[in-house]
Amino acid sequence: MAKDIMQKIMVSKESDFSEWFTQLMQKAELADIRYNIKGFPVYLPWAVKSIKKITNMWETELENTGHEPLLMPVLIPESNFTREAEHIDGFTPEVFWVTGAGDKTFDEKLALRPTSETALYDMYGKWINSYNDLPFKRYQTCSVYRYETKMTRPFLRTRELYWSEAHNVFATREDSLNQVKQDMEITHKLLYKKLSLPHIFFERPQWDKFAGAESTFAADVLLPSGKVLQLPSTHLIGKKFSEAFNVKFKDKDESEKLGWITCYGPCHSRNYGALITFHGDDTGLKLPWDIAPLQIIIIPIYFKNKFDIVDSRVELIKNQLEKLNYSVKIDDRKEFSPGYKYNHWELKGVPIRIEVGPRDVENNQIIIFRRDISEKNTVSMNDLIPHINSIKETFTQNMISQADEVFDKTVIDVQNKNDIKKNIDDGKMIRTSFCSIDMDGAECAGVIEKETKAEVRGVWFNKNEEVFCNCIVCGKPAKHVVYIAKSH
RNA sequence: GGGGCUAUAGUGUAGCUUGGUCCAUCAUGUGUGGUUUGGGACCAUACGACCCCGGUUCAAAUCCGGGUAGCCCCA
Repeated sequence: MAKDIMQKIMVSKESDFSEWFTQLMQKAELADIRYNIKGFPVYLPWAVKSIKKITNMWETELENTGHEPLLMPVLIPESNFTREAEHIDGFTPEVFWVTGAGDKTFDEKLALRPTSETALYDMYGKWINSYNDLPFKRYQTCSVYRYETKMTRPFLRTRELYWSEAHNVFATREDSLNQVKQDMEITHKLLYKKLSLPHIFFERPQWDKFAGAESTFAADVLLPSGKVLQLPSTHLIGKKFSEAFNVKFKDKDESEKLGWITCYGPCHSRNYGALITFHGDDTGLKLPWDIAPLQIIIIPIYFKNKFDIVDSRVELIKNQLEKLNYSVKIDDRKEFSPGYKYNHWELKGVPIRIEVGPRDVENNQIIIFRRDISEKNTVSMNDLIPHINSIKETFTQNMISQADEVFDKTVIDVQNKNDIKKNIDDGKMIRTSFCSIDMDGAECAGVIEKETKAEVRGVWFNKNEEVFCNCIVCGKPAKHVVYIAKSH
């Protein structure tokens, strides 16, 4: 039996999540945290390949829904940044500033963008003149920089974020609200159907919205740690920025009006982090079919003097699968034993492994292992293609079902304030009735936060859930059903 | 924002309490040669480290101060 192997994850995810995550980073070769600036990890090829796939999915969806790509400069003059008062209040504590070049100090310091509203909308003001220009939909994929003060962790909380941000202008509030809904549809289609991440789209309470927005809607995923992680968010920006940046258009009736703005920011590196955190296990990564850098790994089992028959068989299999556009690789390294390779590729989260040895060649069969349920089967060569096809069809759906099961178990209805802390400490997300998510509810939310360290995440958008008790904190009649959880 | 802990080859570690025995232990890794291969193979041999700056001392991996980075806890 295996002795302690350095390449293996040596703790269980359940008992020590933090250490598990750290070891996964290193052993699956996802990120190297040794770069010597706090909060700036190096992302390694295996992770980057998946992040690129994720990025492509989002870019494709954005372009299919009428967004055009552009690239904005990374620097924003301080004078742009300060034009919208709420925005600067919200972001200033975490802005990196460029104050000079060489030995020259700039007259006006430049912000390393923490998000691009104040760069884009300055240009939008110049570009948009007429209702004929609307809707105006643009996006860019780039890095943004935020000086996080909490503990940083690769993918999940870093000071550099790799994301796409879409910024749109509409003639009416209704149009902009429809855009927010479309952003949610895109999120569901990709986050749930492709990344296998169940989530809830919340309308955030007023005290927790994006700085300068009218309303914020954000997808929360409940991670196995019992804490939620905010994934893509979309904002009904309203007209404040239009006013600050002069984003006006002449309407049909010849009057000048302010544009209604929305923005949407899926963070690809963070989505990847949520994915590996949610689905990884003590063996390593588990990657959905469309995210895996490699879908099928073939391991030839060599025996003395029997290299040739095994080699020609695995080549044949590879060619057949590649014709069907599967991404396939043969691990024919001679210096490692089969067992080593099994563990290696399971750690990397490759969905399917095919094993072929001399015995299999003789019997015209292969061994197929699937990572989603860790099951190994012997399959006749004649059934190879149909068998692989059927795994492909069910693989991601299987991961979704596994995730749904976890998710359903973690949401619990609570009516009594005393039950909040116990359930939060137990890693649950709480569903309850609450007085208000406008500013007048902030006090009750503060009480919850103080007593349990959990936050009121918001109201399930568009679900119109019926309240089932008075406000759990103040006992006044409740206006909303809200969800409460600790956050990452 | 406040507090605590840690830093030794690519990785994980021993040594630190009580400075000298340390041109630094063990494993893994990497290179070379050979034997192997159905769930982390084996033999031989080579390579590779005391986080940075300063201080105390005859002498510092070890003690002290500062920096940087990582981890943990609390707000």
